[in-house]
Amino acid sequence: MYSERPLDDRKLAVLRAIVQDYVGTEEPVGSKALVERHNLGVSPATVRNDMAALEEDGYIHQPHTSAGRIPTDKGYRLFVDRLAEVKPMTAPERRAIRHFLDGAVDLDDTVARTVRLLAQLTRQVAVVQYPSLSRSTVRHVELVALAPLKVMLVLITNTGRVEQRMVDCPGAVGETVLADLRAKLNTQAVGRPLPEVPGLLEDLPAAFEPADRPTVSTVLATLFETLAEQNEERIMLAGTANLTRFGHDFPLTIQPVLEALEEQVVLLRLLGETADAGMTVRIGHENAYEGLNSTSVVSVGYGSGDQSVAKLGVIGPTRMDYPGTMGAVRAVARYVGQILAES
Amino acid sequence: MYSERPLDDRKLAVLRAIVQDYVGTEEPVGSKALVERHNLGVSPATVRNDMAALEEDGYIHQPHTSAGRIPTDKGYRLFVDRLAEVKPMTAPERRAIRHFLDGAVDLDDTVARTVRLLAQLTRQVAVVQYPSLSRSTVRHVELVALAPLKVMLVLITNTGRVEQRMVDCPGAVGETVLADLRAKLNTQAVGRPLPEVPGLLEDLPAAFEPADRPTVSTVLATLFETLAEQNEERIMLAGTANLTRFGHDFPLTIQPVLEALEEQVVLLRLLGETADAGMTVRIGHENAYEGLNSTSVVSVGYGSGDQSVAKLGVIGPTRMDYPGTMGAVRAVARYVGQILAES
DNA sequence: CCTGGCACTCTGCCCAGCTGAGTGCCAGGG
DNA sequence: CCCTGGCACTCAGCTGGGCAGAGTGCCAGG
Repeated sequence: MYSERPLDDRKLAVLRAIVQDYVGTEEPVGSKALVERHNLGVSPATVRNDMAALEEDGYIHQPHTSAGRIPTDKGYRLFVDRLAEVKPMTAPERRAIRHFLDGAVDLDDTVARTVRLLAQLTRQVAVVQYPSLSRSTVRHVELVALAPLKVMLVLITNTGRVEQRMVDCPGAVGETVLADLRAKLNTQAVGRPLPEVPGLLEDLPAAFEPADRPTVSTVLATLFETLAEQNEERIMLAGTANLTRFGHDFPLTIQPVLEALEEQVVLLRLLGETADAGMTVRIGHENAYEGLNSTSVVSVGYGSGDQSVAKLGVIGPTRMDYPGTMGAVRAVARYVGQILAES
Repeated sequence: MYSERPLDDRKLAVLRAIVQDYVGTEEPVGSKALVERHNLGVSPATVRNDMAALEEDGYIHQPHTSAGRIPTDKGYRLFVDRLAEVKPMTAPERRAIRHFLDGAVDLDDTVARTVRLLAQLTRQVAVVQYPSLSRSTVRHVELVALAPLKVMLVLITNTGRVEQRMVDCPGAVGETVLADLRAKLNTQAVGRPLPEVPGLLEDLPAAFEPADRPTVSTVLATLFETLAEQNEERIMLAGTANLTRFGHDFPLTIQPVLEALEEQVVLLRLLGETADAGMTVRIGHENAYEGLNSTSVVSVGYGSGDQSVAKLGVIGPTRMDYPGTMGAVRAVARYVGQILAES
């Protein structure tokens, strides 16, 4: 067993060719087919030697003795890191994306369109996380008296997200008190990032008559609760029908994936592992969740302006078109960001 | 070819036994196995004769000459209509349902819990429609000035649904005008069914100063739009992982189903075909949508109080446990209704 | 260091034969 | 008149052998 040696250029070219062919045909690729389809300038025998070396280093693997080679997770990793360029979308594609997303009427619609678009472009399962509350800022807080002891609290963020909660007040609330509270809340909180808000408002009850303080505190408590509810993180999914093109050993592969997709928690954790900047590609066993061990996840943050407020990505078989997928993911993320910034 | 004759009791019993066994084993059922498992009190030969008659009438069918029988859609139909009783949930099950749904914090959560519960109970794909706007009544309308020319309109329904829209006003809006409009809107619309609201409010602009009328009209227009947006009908889905237990000829069956599930429109139409009262069971080809031709849909309306505001149901293979599924669907619908009525 | 040649190893496929489940029909009996 | 036991028949699915083809590893020569 040799130790890891540096791979010369031709070996890398061979690996690249193997990945490309295998992704295209879904069948183990042999030395002869390789030299025919890619003009490597050498004979099959030479390629075979290179393949043997690649196999020894764990980049490719042979299902059975007399079969062609298949890239391993490690092979894909090398491919993604060093052999592939993100394939940019063409101008017409970009226009189409832009146009499609521009038609959205509200946040729900934007997210829905994004996820469907991504699924269509990549022909894989797409996942989009709603802009999270924690990175957003307050656009407006509204209080509405619905009944003598019931107040509705509405929180609107700069990303267009709206959260509402019912508050059961301990005592009657006058309209003037409510108006006062509303005004104070807004002057102090608007424009601030959500996590900072509790700190800014904690002394607020002191500004009210002692009789009104319990009510004010209750409202504030509910507001803080809403702000803190990270678990309110929501996710939208599309393209599950694309799972049917996963492979031949179908039911076995697909079952755990479907189960993973049902679990918002799993998906959130998955996206959570995305690096804050740049695109993240997790290949096969690099995924922490076991059910996704034969899939790859390409994800990226998106946001209004320069900082990312949420993540999106696609889930597909490890045998996927990485350059194309990465291109699509990047492009979509960019345009959603723009849309959010505008609205 | 005989014309349709009335089936005697034993033939019906045979059909029932065939359905039950086939649903359990997923394999064509033969005469011998039948008499062994159900004490029909006759010999296999007799059962064979009955089977031949049932086959001639199209209730069952033989995959190949030397195989057992499988119910046809028509057979399932007869089974559901005349041979099966809805199997009620047991008391502990009902308590569990109740308890699980009681934990919900808002409408989103209620729907999410409902759909997951239904998927778990039936081990099939569950679909729940959000309480539709058209059958709801107005609980509150709120107007919030966000910027000089920007007003946010919030509509809250009795089912807890909240819709919000941005309104770009043609001219500046004073806070007093806004308050006036808010008050008028609420006194006239609260408690009314959504579809009636436009009629009630159409003369409203006349009650304002001419200068403010364009603004009032714009706000009203947006409100009416929101009310009319039937297509804002939303649907939640769970249990897609259960598709893997669909059958052996797997990929073929599952692909069109997954596609159907992706299309909200298809699902909405599906639920739309549910009768207003009572449970609807659509078996195989009874489904208008072609992709669902080998599935059955069990659906029912649910609502707060006595009238139904939305539908829910499950989608599974025609070979499903109808009594159990129907029991679960009915029970869940009932409890969601209760929860909605209370909140 | 590359190449052509060669022997080898498998998988996948086809074909034939067998087994077993299940049927339809018929003649006899209650 | 209906049920029953018996019997011959059919056919899907499994098994095993044999064959073809793809692909490999290795080696000797350029």
